Amino acid sequence: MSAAPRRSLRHSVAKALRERIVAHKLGPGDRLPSEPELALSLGVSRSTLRAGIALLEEDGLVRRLHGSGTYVAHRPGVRNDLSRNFSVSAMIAAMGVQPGSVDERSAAELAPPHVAAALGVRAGTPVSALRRVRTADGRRVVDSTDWCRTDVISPEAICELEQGSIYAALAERGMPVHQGIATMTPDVAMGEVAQRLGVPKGALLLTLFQVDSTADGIVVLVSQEHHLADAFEITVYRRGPGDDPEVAE
Amino acid sequence: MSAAPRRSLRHSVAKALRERIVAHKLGPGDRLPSEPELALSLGVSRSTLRAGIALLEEDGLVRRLHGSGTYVAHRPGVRNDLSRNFSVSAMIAAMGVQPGSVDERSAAELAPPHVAAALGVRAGTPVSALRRVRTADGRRVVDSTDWCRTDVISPEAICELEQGSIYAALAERGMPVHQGIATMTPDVAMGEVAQRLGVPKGALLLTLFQVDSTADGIVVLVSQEHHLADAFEITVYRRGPGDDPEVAE
DNA sequence: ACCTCCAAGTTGTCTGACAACTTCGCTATC
DNA sequence: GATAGCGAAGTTGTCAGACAACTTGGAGGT
Repeated sequence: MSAAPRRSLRHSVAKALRERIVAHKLGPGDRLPSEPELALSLGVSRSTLRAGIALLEEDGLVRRLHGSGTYVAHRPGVRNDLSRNFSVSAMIAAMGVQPGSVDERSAAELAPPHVAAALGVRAGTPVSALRRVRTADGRRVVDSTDWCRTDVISPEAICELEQGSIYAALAERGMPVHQGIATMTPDVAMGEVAQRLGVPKGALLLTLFQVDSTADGIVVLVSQEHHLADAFEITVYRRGPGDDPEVAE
Repeated sequence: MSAAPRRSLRHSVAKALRERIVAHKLGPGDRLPSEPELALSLGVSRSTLRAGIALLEEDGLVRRLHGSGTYVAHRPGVRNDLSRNFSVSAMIAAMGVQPGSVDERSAAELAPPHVAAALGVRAGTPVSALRRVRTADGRRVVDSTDWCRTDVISPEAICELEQGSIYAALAERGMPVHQGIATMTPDVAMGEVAQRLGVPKGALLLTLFQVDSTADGIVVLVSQEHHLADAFEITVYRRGPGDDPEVAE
């Protein structure tokens, strides 16, 4: 518990518990020490500890049984959870291969209608755009384009982070991405996309259109990613039903 | 708060708060009453109320600011969140159209290899299968197949719920689905699938392969769904990065 | 007009206690 | 000897009150 409680104590507690579960090699079904014990051991009150455990429970990592104990949940090994992994690099890295990017092109361009609508600017407004082909161990797997308002990241700035993370750049500017909505549609490679990915026209793609916003609801990033169908699996961890009586139905 | 607290008090609190936010027409950015007020109003202690609010916060519905208040979060209208909506019917209903199903076929059939592996049985073992075409306002949009171990739901039983929900049937048998892993791949309609959906061969599909399990990690249901590409959007609500310091990176 | 400081209000955490529930061993009974 | 019932110990769930940490807005001085 030496780490600075950047966010809040209960988040530090949750993090510490995660590490402890790994360190103690606690597997699915194993019981955690009792709450008073854990609280004493972590140096926090029982209420704070419970708040921390609540985070893990909501995450699906542990299960609490009234009168019995808190147990590590049986969770399937999700390598690539779309609702957690945000960046393409992270998804590629999660598969154990080397992420990279080639054919970067950055510029100030006029926003297409659907991008302008998402960003909250008028169609045709200049925006900063970064297009690049992401690679996994050198193989071209994703053609991605990111759009951003020029007053958030200037076209010049977006040039310099061609290899870097846009999310990191946004966080540095005090506008960290808090949430995003991804829409998935099946697609086939046409013209330029096929050429950039180095696949024949008509190759199957999974296209992700994503709108990212800050905690204040300000849309700061819009991106479109064309994923090669056989490049890697995209999975989603779904909770419930039955978990929440109100949506069980 | 007259509803029976089936699960636990804090879940009832969370539910009551959700309804209250809707009833009072609280929009993004609006501040909720203070915790002591809410606790008094709901007839629970402040600690329980806080546990309930924690659920909503984890859900992304509200934001708590230390020293300031609790505010309704700026959340984009997610009509179809894949990580929340489980059943196809719920997804269709969420779009405001009438869900239905036709061409039901149920039988005991030999499990295909990948299904057998997921269910934890030997390849070729008989399993209960239910195949049906889901409709939205009468239009065929999804061709789904569900597989289940015969000792969980017998082939005879699966016949009788052709129009019903398999999730409800599992819950009735004391094996509620707690979580699932969905894998998405782009696809094209071939042979039988195209015929059942009433589309030409080669039509674009989004195929979901899903493995559902109980809280104990027992796999109870495997399903494959072929979604018509233009039928409805499949979206995922993604949280973070930056939300959780440990995975921010 | 601007800055400083303070007081009120809000969320975060702590402490202690009791209620509700599960588990397991003991005991009485058949 | 086997079994059903009981009860004590342990665990999580909830309650109550208090104080700490923080934000906000206004009063007061410059």
